[in-house]
Amino acid sequence: MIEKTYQPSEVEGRISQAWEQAGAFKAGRPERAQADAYSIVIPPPNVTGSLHMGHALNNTLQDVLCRFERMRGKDVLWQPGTDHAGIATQMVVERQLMEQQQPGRRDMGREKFLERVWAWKAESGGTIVNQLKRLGASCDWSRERFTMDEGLSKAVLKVFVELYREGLIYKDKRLVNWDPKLLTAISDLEVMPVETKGHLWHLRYPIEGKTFNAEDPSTFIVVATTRPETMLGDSAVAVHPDDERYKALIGKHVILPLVGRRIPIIGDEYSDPEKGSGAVKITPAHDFNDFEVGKRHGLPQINVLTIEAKITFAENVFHQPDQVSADFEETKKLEGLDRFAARKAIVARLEEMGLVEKIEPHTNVVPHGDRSNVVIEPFLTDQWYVNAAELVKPAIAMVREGKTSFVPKNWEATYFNWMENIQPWCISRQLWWGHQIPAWYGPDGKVFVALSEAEAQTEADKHYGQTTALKRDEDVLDTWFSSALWPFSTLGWPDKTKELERFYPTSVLVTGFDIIFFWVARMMMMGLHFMPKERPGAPAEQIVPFKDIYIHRLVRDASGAKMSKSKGNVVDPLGIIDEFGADALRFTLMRAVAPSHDIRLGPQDVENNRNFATKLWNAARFVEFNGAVRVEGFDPKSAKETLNRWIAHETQKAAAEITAAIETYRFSDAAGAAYRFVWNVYCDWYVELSKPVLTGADGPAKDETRAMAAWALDEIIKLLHPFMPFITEELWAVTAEQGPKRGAMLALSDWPALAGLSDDKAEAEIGWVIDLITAIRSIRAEMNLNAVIPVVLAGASATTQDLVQRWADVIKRLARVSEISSAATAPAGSVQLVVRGEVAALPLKGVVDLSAERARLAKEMQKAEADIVRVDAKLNNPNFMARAKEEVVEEEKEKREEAVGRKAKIAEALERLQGGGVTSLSLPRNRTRVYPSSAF
RNA sequence: GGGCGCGUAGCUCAGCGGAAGAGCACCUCCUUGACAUGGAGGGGGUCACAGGUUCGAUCCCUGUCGCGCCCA
Repeated sequence: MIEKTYQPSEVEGRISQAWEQAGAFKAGRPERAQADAYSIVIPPPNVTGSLHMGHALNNTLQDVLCRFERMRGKDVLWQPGTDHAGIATQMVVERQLMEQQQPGRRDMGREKFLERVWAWKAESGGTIVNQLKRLGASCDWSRERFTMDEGLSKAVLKVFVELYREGLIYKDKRLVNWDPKLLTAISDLEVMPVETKGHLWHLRYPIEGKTFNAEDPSTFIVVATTRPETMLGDSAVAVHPDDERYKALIGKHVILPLVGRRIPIIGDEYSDPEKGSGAVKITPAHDFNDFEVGKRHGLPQINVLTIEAKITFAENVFHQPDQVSADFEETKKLEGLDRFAARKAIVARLEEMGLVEKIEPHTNVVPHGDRSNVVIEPFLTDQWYVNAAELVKPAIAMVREGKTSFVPKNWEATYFNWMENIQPWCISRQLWWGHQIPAWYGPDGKVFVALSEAEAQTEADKHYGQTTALKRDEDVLDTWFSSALWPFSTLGWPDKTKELERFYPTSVLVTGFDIIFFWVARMMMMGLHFMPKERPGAPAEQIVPFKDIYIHRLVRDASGAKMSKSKGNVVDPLGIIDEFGADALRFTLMRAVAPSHDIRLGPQDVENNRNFATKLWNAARFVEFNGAVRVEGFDPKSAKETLNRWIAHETQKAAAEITAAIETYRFSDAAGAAYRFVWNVYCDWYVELSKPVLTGADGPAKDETRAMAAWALDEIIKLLHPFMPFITEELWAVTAEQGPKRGAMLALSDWPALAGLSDDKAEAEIGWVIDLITAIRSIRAEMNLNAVIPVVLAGASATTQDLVQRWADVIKRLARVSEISSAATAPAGSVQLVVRGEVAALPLKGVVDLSAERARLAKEMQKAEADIVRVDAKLNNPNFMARAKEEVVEEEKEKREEAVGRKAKIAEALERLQGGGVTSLSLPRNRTRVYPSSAF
């Protein structure tokens, strides 16, 4: 018995449990051992995360694919798991410590702190997983992994060590993006450029050997800078070698103000004569460009900042006593001052000394940390790097060769653009939470990289010739390092598991465009490097980690704004699920997803789709009320009733459309087709047209209609399941109470594979009935006719007369018609309808307002004439006749014929209207074919 | 500066070479025996602008103007 109303909140939890108990989502089901494998790895959400709309979209897409392929009989693995999210998680726990007024991370010590993080993970790390389950995600939850669990850590170790041994991982001292708040290096990708209003300071650097005189430009050179505080670390001034203004100064020196250091004026093309003063200060330790200039000219790198971005002179070793200016004692007082305070102080002093020529307002792009949101400092440190430029080569080639395809394709341009300009990937982080780098140092700094401490020790002992104490590298790896291994590490690599054998490479990756670089690109690199297919007697074949990459875009709020906590416009998917149900949310997202647009999501949209779920529910109730129970072995091909043959025909068409759309990742087309089929075909017409039979006398027709109604509903439930898994699974269960037993849960049942149900005759007949009803309804509404009216078929063929009698019941009820009769010609004073070539007349003499009808006919007449003129223009054009395709010319001729016929009918109707109250109306073109399938 | 994308009905978006589409919103009517979370009908668009290619352009090309995003 189907409940009166569908309550998602009551049903969804129960269905989830049922799936879990049945192990419905388990990969490697024995009965599917021979089936094709289908696999997707989930983009692992951060353990700290909670479900947001982006997750909801991303995971619904994957779930649709997995449920679809599972129903198609494949052995599906949707591999779930979470990411340890180094910085994010460490921040969460540190904040918690602070809130609870407990000792901070450093006071606690590394080991205890990590214990604390694990405890936090045990307690709170499952949140996001439970939320994904509420969404309906059909992951194989028994295989859930975590980027820091034992197996994945083993994979990380192996990859690090092997890449190191191949020379693809190395340690280097160079500038990194340093986060002075989190006190760690970060990768280029974690740096967000923020346009900031600032200033451009023009500073005068006195030229050596001249007495500085603010009035005499020959005694100084002006450099322009946005970061005056870094001048303490300047080691040169650069001018363009061809710049006539400065050419003569190249090779001379300036005395760095406040410090007294003697630094050279060099010629380098980096200096842009158009910008600022044309001369720039060079600070190799604090600017990426200056670093390169410094390397070209062999300049010292003088770091003047601490890790917290405070002024230090500790490394300022270039103060020979004879170079120290009298000012330096004063300058030294800046030690320990924050960079921005130091900037003010330095500018103030320079101004006092007359060394500031001018200050211009200037907008520039300042790098900020995406986590800490503080200004990132280019900072000279030792870090570990991956030689990405090398690893990227096959990753580019595979996409070029089409081994992996982006959907939509245009993302390939973005991918290539980045991959071809890739920089070394800085993978070390000065954090505690993460995979500690497997590198140990001897007393002399010699590094030993190994899979274990013992192995490193052995190597070291051999190297030193005696047992030597080693110290492990304190740093951990970038979180994305382990994520890059996700497609194979989750399947058990480096062990040779049967899962790897069966489910790798994966079928498709579904992800947002924002992590193409962070994640997709790196999985390509690592996957190609570590997962080649061995071929005995031949070079190993390169295997891509996924065949397709489906890229989706953002979910925005109803007004198109990006959802963000600070704006307060975040729509919580769980709140939506509570209110409308997971199915409504999922269906809304699937109907709206478009490759080239972000999704705008408003509550109204979700409500509409909740209404769709209700509609489906009520259709099922109707079927049940009418005793339409599934019949064992029912074959829709055997149906005799035209109506039943018609719905079978339509069901096959809808199934084909939905299947083709999902196969090609056109999710909104698939959802839209399902929506229209259920609502506009099954509910609006099949249910309505079947009522006379279902409520009529018992007999074979009624039996067949019951069986067909139940069969078609069953197909609908299957077709909708990938999109709306809960309500469909519930209906599957409820409808199983009667009729033959179900073999399996819906999630494991067969996807409709319909054939041989196409029936043009049935389509023509039912289509005609539908068009007739629609046409009559249209007239009624337009003429404001509430009364029940009669219909007369004018000059109809015997077949049509026969047909209309067969459908008389339905026509009477749905079009509110009193009786249907036939006559040779339309009775006087009737409105004429042309329905698929047949004329139906409504005798309405004295009932309708004829002036309104006259106006309408005049308008129709204009339209018909315009159509004829337009077609004639084509047909009279010799070029068109000569060059257009034959079938196009044919079509135009048919159009002309149709329009001419229509015009004649309208003229006739108008004439009769003038003559004495006889109204004749030709149905406007766009209404003559209200139903064929294209309308649905 | 380089790249990608978008300007189609009031709103959100399909269509991408042969007569302008959907959903929502809006207006009118309907307590018809699954559903008012419903049913029926209707109005509404020089497809951003300007050139070009074509027998024919919302659709292809070029440019202009707006609006996003990514990279430097």
